[in-house]
Amino acid sequence: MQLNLRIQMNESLYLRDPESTELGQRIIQNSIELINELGFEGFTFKKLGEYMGTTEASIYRYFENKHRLLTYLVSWYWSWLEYRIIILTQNMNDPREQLNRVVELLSRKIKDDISTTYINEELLQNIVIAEGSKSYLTKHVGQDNQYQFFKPFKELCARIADIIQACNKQYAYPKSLATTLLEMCHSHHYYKLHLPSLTEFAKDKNDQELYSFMQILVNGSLNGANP
Amino acid sequence: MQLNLRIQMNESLYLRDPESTELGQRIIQNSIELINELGFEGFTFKKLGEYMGTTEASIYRYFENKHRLLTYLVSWYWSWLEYRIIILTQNMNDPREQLNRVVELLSRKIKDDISTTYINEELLQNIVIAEGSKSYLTKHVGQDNQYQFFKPFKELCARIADIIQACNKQYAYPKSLATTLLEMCHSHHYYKLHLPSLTEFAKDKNDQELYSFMQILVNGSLNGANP
DNA sequence: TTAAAAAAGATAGTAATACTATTGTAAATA
DNA sequence: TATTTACAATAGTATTACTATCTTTTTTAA
Repeated sequence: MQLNLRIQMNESLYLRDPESTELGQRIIQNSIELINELGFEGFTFKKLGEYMGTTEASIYRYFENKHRLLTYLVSWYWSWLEYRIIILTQNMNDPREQLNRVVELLSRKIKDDISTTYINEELLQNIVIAEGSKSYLTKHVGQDNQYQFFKPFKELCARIADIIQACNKQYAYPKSLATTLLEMCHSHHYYKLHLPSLTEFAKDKNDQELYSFMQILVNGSLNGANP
Repeated sequence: MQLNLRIQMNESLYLRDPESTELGQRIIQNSIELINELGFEGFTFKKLGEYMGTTEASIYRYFENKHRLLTYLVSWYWSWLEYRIIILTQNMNDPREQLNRVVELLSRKIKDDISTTYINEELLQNIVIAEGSKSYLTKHVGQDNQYQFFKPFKELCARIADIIQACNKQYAYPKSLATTLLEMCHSHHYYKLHLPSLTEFAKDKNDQELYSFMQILVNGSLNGANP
């Protein structure tokens, strides 16, 4: 069975919908590979054209520039994560259990690659870890925010914040805690790989320790607020 | 009285020591202003030359490229923060009180500008908040790490981790918690300004709420681990 | 089935970026 | 006084980040 999840993307992110054509889909697939190889700074549309056997000009018909493409990829990832959280928590009633499963999902690195044909979620997660923050750390963040480019991330945060709030009605900072959880899971994956002395997780193969750290962080906040 | 704090910098960060000449000091001062204005992507040595009335070539005699300059600035900031933490905690014996003061220092935005003539710490903090992660989110992070460019950040983390560990000998993740504290304080300052729906701190003028959030996060972790 | 439209390929061109190199000159130092 | 050092001035190059145009191929609609 070939499930094909289709995520509704913000139309301002692209000039031509990459999902609508074969070339568009190949741009997505190959850009994920090439950004992983070269890093976002080293990545150019010219190189991508050569890499996938098309021209720079053809890629520019789909995306205004490489930053928009990055924002597209990152934004797709957050939507996909929210979708995974929805199916993960749908048959659970206890918000504590929901939160626990969400923390686990976020702590462990993505390994599988199911729902989509041309997107490798594992590689895409690496991009979000190493390059994701560059999508909003710009001088045009206000403009991009007006275009609603960060809506998927905000919705994901809001969903997690709702679960947090359901666990403890008194807790005052559910959104901040959700953001912290999301961001720090990714950060620690990066440190683990590249700056291992910043964390305790250097040899943490299946991310059990990171999971435990995050659990304590989240539950400690929820309990500590209202002991 | 004009105190002049001199921070020992890693010599591989520059080609010629910017602290040793007037032009060098002006490069530091003006680059802090211009990166704030243009953002790191929009910033170039050519523009900096025009901005401060010198030539591109002269700036290249001090720094190999703009990324090295950014790393220099960020690295200076972490050293300066560690220095502030040292003087802040030197006459305190209770690690809980030390940690509390560190959390407060990190939660509140820098307002003053004392110890140095040509470095505006408030502006520099803005750069660290908005551009700091770009100093290590690159493909050459391994190389840069070998050059010890991230040593000031690691030392600061280690110092905070030591205080955390002193608060709770049983707690298993002092380094990860220190990293989290440092990173999230900066992140939340950015969200507050640019993506306010991601936090509860939009109208948090003197960062009292952020401070409270961080206190609960840290103390919750320390208590939750060993209730 | 054919006409037209849309998509993609091919090629060229431009301004800006990220440098390197060379030469001349003023100031500091030996 | 000679010489190093520091900086300014200028020029030049490869690459980046695009835009434009024209042709060919593919899709779709009458």
